[in-house]
Amino acid sequence: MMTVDNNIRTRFAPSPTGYLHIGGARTALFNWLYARHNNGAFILRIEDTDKERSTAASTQAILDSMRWLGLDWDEGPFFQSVRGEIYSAYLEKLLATKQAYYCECTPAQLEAKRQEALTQGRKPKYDGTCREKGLVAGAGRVVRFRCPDFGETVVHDILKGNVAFRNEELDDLVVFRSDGFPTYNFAVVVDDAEMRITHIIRGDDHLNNTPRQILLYNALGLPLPVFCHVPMILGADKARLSKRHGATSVMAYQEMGYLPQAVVNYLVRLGWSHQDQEIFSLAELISFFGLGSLGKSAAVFNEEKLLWLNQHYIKTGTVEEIALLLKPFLAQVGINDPADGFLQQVTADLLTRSKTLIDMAQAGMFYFADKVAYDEEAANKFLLPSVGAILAQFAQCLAELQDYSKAGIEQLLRNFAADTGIKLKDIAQPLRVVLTGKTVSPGIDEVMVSLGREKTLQRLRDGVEFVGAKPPQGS
RNA sequence: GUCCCUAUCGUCUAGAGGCCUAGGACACCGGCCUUUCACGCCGGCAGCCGGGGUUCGAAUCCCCGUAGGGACGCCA
Repeated sequence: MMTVDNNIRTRFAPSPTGYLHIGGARTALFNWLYARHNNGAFILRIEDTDKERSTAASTQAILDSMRWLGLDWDEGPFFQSVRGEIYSAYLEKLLATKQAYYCECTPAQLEAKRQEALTQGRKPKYDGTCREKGLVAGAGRVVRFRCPDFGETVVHDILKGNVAFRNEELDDLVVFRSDGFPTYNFAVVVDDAEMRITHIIRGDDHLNNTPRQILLYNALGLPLPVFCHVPMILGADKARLSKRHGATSVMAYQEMGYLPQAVVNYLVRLGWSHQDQEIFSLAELISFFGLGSLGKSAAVFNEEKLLWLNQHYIKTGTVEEIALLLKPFLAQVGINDPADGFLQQVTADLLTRSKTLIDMAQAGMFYFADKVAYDEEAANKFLLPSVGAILAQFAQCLAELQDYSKAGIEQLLRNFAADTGIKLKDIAQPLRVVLTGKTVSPGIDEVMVSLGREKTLQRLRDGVEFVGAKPPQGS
């Protein structure tokens, strides 16, 4: 199918040196949404020119994370590591026009100069040692771009406005390393041009790189894309988000029992808004998203709000969908291959009481137990010798109940309370402990329905036995 | 140190000069509902960084401070 579009092309270009983190995911999301909104194309490019740090495992993790979030790409993934000829061709242009030159300074020399500059309070930048040496290619030599000494380069950023940099602030950056691989600033320019990227949406930590890239575009005679530098995501201490702020990888959130919709919804609202709306379906996001409603200031990552959204998507999800997602989390607590019908009953009971799928699995364990393990405090408080007779009597009524349904059980509970003169709440808690082992659970009527009459009666018998076997206390 | 960006409740944000007595959401605190816990509903707390301008009028525009962030690699 041919897409009729205005040729908007965006890209996400992570380096495979680690997992996809929250910040990268948001950048990917913004690019994806912008492409989808405009019926354009979203391209995935893996920037693996650093062969020291790039790993296949990281690439895999990034692709998995993208898929989990639902961010599908139209082209790629392209790998820069296999595009060497392309970069070399562009490099030749630079060399041929003397806009680049070979440099034989060693990393150690450069580092020493950098330190010296820093201690003297100067801006550390390449001093141009090899600029006029007229060196040719050779072992250990890099290629540097000849940056103009005067004038200024203005970045026309759709979000930040026009940002001017004096060219003297820039220096002769390395475009090709001694290992024959291009550096980021060079490869990114070549690829964005080659891939006809129209809009570059990326973190504003790249804003300072942009004038250099613009100089490269110009030197190569390539058309400029539209730039949009979005603010970063910070940790609670307002420092750049990192591992020490807790989980930062997308997959960690999957493992912690978050739903991808929740993560997407949370991330999109970090730096973007649509009036007062908080909850967005994917279709709404695609339809509403625009660069004009992006914010300019950095956002602090707040897991509380993510948790709220996760809870929202759990409780508004369909039982079938959530049950399916819950399965692997149940397996983690030792519950394998639950019967579909039963699993769905359990899921339905827990839907409004779970913030994460892990919460849900833990809260739901008791349903699957052969014998309920009583929480010690709960048992001490509610499974007193005096409740044995009541439980036995209630079991009898339950066994004879005609309408074994939530409504029927609720009615029975009320009648039972009225008949015995015991307050409903005084019956409910012991019952709850006997059925679930805990003082906190879904409604006991719901639990009884989900468990079914047989299991429920078994648990009541176990409870009566437990209470009876208890040594008399305090006499 | 130099350059760049940013600045509304604790947090995410609405706000494009009068509609602002600054709105929503999370969190928090009350209350209602109730067989526990949730859900739901109702209510509350809390903010325009500071100082100068411009203007009849500024959260909104300008300048200066201040604070936070980012960049300064043969990382991306």
